Amino acid sequence: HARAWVEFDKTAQPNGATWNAMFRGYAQAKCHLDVVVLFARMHRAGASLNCFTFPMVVKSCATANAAKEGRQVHCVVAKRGFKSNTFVGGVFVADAYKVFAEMRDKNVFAWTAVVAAHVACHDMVSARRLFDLAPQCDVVLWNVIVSGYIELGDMVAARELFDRMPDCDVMSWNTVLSGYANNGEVELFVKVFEEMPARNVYSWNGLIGGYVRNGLFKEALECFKRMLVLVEGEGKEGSDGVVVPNDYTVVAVLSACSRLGDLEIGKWVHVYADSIGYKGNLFVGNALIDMYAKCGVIEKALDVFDGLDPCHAWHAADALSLFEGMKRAGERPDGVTFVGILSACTHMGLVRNGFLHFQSMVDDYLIVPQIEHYGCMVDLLGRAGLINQAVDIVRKMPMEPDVMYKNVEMAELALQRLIELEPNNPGNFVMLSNIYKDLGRSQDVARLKVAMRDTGFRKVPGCSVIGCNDSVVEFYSLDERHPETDSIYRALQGLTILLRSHGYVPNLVDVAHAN
DNA sequence: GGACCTAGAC
Repeated sequence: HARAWVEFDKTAQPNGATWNAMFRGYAQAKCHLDVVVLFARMHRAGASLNCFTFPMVVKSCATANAAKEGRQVHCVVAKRGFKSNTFVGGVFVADAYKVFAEMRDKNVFAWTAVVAAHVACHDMVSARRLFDLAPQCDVVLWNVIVSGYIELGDMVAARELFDRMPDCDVMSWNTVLSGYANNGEVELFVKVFEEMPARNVYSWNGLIGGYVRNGLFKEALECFKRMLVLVEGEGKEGSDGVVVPNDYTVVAVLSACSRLGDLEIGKWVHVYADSIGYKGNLFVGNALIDMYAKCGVIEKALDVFDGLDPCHAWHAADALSLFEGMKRAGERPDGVTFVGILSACTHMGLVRNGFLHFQSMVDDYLIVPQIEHYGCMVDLLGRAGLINQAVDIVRKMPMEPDVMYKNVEMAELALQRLIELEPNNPGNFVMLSNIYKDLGRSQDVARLKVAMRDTGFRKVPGCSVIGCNDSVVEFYSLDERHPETDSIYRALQGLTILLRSHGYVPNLVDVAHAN
């Protein structure tokens, strides 16, 4: 072990595999407490954790009876998004099951928790076995097992159990409703909605979202109107069971608008969303940006974008005023301080300020800029659209060119993390694949292609939508599917020539700003 | 007095 530590310490930047090898060594030697200690060190060092790390560490926590540490590891797992990973989750289920098995009085809560744990790692066989064994069973436990089958797409088993429920609540109905919606059973989810004895906002959102998911955008809008009529009628009738749309509803409706290219209703929904308090809501904002952008109204899309998430800028402003206070107090900033200051400038787009601070760092504080300072400056210029200046900085950097490969490694690491967090988002695969392609790593490109195919999801390419003669036309980049492609491109070319002749130059810097 | 269960945009 001493040898291992010596070798380990020589490794300047141990990667995930190196750490995992250390864990394996200690675990095989039954030094479980060392694993726990090493994990703490690894975590403090900010090392790259991966899904292979946690099963070993958790097992060691369990074997070493380190409950407190086990809980901390659990927190890290949850924070890093490894909770739903089959292997990591499996360890926790085994753990939870151990706790569960040792409990003297198992009540319905414990039974539900342990069934839910098996459902969470898609082990429906064990979940069902436990469910059948449970001495008491309330509506919540029923809902858990039903939603388990739904997540696996087994609507037959789900429906069979649902029909056997002694009493079911709104959540049970909603679960089945969205189950049919997600599995493409249009007639059935509509039928469930009509049959339900009571409805809440989840039910309505399930119906509207179900229509959108299955491409029935007009129906989604009709349903939204129906919902609004009920809300309006509430004042006069005072009827109960009336539900008010929420942000989820708005997002689904906007999504329908953008797919239909229906700018008019989209604008109306924008005003409505603002009026019920969703101005600045991130989900609603993104749906609005998407809708305006797909309908070709870039200015409005940018307006919405500018109204979103000002908190970065606020924190950045705080950072800069703190820095002034620090200087007034006679405290001496170091290289790390300036990393914070420069990235604050980046967040606020303060190019000039960033340069002044960079100069001041060198001239007033005699700090030699490190790679991270140059990185900040490149980021600052890049985000401001000043690509040439950014490249210039890179050229003049006194570092070895091989340092630049680190950025590719960073991007690779970040994307691998994103894929772990959002395995179903094909965009992450595409981005990583493009990086590999640029580097000529064709084997990795092929490997990703297979991995992406295995997820069953496909990247949806960006497109524009135009409502035309009561129908909708979608356009993709270089799209040639339309029967009148030739005349469309001729018209486009004519327009381009006309624009250029009037001195129009495409303003790509503004687009860069929007990112 | 409390615990176990319903969804999303890019």
